[in-house]
Amino acid sequence: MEATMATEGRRYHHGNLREALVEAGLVLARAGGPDALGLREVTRAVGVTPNAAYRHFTDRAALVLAVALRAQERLAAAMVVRMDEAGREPEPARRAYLRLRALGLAYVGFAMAEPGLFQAAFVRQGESLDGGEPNPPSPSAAPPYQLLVTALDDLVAAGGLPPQHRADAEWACWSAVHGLSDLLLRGPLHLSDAATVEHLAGYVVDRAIDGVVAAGAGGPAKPSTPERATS
Amino acid sequence: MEATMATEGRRYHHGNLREALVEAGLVLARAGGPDALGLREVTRAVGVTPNAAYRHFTDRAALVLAVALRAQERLAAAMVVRMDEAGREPEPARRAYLRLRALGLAYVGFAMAEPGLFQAAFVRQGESLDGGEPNPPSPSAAPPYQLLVTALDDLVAAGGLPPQHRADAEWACWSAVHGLSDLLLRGPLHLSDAATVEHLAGYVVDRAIDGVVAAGAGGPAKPSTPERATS
DNA sequence: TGTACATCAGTGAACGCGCGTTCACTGATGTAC
DNA sequence: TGTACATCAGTGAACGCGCGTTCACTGATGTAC
Repeated sequence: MEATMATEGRRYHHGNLREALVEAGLVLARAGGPDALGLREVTRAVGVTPNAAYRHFTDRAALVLAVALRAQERLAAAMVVRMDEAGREPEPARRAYLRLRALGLAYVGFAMAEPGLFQAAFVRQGESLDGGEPNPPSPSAAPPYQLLVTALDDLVAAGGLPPQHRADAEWACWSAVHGLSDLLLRGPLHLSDAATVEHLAGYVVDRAIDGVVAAGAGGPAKPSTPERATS
Repeated sequence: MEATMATEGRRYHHGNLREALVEAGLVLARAGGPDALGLREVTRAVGVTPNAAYRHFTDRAALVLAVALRAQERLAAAMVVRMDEAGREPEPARRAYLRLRALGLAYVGFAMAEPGLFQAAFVRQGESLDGGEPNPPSPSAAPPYQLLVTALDDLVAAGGLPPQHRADAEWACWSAVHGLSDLLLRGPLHLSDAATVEHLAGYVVDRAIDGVVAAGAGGPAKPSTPERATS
């Protein structure tokens, strides 16, 4: 092949249509969230026939999933940038703490700065209440999750989190920042101004970290018998 | 009027079509989430012409909103039941603590037991990325929110939460349980078995309460300059 | 008590739309000999 | 180096569908006199 996907583009053979569709999907998702990822709309954006997409994706859901994975990578990239900015501290425990904190703030910050991508990244791994095919990627292989796990492990290694408090800490942390993001985007906080968002993000992240670090320390003694979690 | 909406039903005049539409909407949302709330589908369920709905709702969005509010009431009712179950403890601080804990567990429990209603309750107050009309009800008048605020106030009054830690505590708590619910329903935890769900719900709720009660106590000292929350 | 009439709450048919997907096809690519 | 041919990656037209909404209407209600 000679310069198939080269400078001018737009031949009969596109060169790398799959990549172009995912890229166009990101642009559309950025503006309109996952619902904007119509198969016709994405192919239209690339300037190609709707069914050309079927050479590269089995159906619309596969396209949406590919865009979701790419959006997750963008989220992870934003998290890495913020963590590195925050990691100048020499003292290891404090450094690990600041990196974890930056990770949380980056999560919420990404949700606010890129609501469409954030929501597209979160289209459920295997649809929802309707059909329910298996589910494509391994449950927790997502890059953002890996960063969180590593940040918590680092905090333990640096002495900032007791090892016996490490188990499941990622779910407490992820729940807090994810929940706040959703409350800010689709929930009762969706009218908040920038200052409030900033304040709440810092507050919620700090409380989440406090919660796992000081596990069991605060408040009255726990009940001896566990409560039920489902009705 | 004589027995307009009485036993036999199905006359020309329905009697209370608005109520019937909302009720049918709840049934549909329960099975299929907010996307199942098509205007045609809801009217079909009631056995009425699609545009009959326009006598009671300005458009589909208004119907969906009405169903959302009703779903919120159901969530609140489930929370009240659980709180009262948990409130047998005589000692006030511990009692208030157990009630708050039960509230959180009830939130997650409702999300798991009624995923369709839970998601319908959460259709954003004013749509999302597209148009964006004002937003109908006051931001935080939702019954579940009021219960949470009251539970935290009670915990302060009972001496279980220092007053200086009260501010914004509802957002830390709500973020935690809401985030966990979303991770369980649409996120990486959506394959979890019942035992895991139960364990995580208890763990996350406890860490959230610990976080607000022991605010600032755990981990390295906070940075003196606040971090930015948006990119 | 009985009738006229305004008001209300539904019907029935149609509008325009965009969607995901399938079919039979053709233009371009690149490899074998 | 040149040609035949299998394979690949697109086209173009059409499918059936269900949606939200609008129009002009009619059947039922209940009130005024």
